[in-house]
Amino acid sequence: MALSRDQITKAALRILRKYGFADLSMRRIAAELDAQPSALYWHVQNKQELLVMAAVAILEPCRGDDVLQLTRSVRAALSSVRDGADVALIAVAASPKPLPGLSRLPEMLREFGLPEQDADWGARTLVHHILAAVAEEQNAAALGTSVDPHASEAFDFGVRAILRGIGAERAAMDEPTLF
Amino acid sequence: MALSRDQITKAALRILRKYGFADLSMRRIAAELDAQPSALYWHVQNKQELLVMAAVAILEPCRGDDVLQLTRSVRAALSSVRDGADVALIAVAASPKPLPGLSRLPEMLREFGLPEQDADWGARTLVHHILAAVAEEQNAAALGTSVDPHASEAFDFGVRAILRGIGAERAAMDEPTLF
DNA sequence: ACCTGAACACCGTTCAAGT
DNA sequence: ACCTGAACACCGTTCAAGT
Repeated sequence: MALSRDQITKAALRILRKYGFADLSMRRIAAELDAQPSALYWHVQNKQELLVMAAVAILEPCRGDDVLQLTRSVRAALSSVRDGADVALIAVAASPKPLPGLSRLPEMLREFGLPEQDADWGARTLVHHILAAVAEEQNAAALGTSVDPHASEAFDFGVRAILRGIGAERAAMDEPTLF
Repeated sequence: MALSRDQITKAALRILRKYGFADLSMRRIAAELDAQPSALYWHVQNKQELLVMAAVAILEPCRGDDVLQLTRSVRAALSSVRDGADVALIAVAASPKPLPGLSRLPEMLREFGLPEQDADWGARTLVHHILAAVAEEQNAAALGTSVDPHASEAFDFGVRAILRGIGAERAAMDEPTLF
């Protein structure tokens, strides 16, 4: 089968799911597709771009009618792929344009009535929380460390705390749309 | 000069400061110390352990009489070393025991009167914010992306929001010790 | 247009052997 | 006790050459 950006992305996700981030090399992806490593470079500029493509694919299906739902959806999407948070962490750092799912957060906060800067900074704080929380969970799982049985509650606790804290105290209480 | 864990840590920090995380290899550190790469493995189990040692050295001097001061101190310490946040991110994931500086956060929140679980989760949210915020700044700097001129305010905004949000609304207002 | 083959300049880690 | 030398099994990326 002919190579394509889509094929390459899917092969990367297969390797990620089965073997994790440490095994996600250009050479491994090429082998998965029965091609030479150098062949990938016709379709993709470098490994960073490939990681962004993988992150976009992971975050694509994220939905949510309110902030808490959306953050949970992002958490679930990242958790569904081994080392998904590590990939997303690199992608947000490398990508000039915002990633799907995450990009909706500042919009939601603005629609909710927050001043623009509060909405932007608040969204960034939320993204930091999501990525770091999932990264911590996944790394603990990878190391065989005991997984926190209350991880979901701890996650929601953080999201709610940030929402309350960004000047949405009233909001968090009175406005059901936010939760 | 004879090798030691301390010499190795310092050599690692020198490379980090001058050339960044991408150049921080065992072979590079060995070269910096005029030794063979294999020599390092008598003093250190593997690269992960070395990264934890580097993170500990970076975070060692962190101080602060209240939460905001401490978080600022951690931010400054991480910012002072190129890619410091990336190293810390890996170290917190890899290290079984808490890192200096960061470990004081849950204590402070408890002393302040928060229930134990709120203090722990709140501290974790704060740590996530700090590490991800600095990582984002440093990666933007490395990519030549325009550095946010309000990075410090955005950082404080996040810390304050989290503090308010973890049930310390009254605290954040009434209790000067927290800020 | 799309891919192979070969090369360049690297990695982390192990382990026998030296001193 | 502490380190060298050599090896193993890898990396990302480039680029002439093939089809």
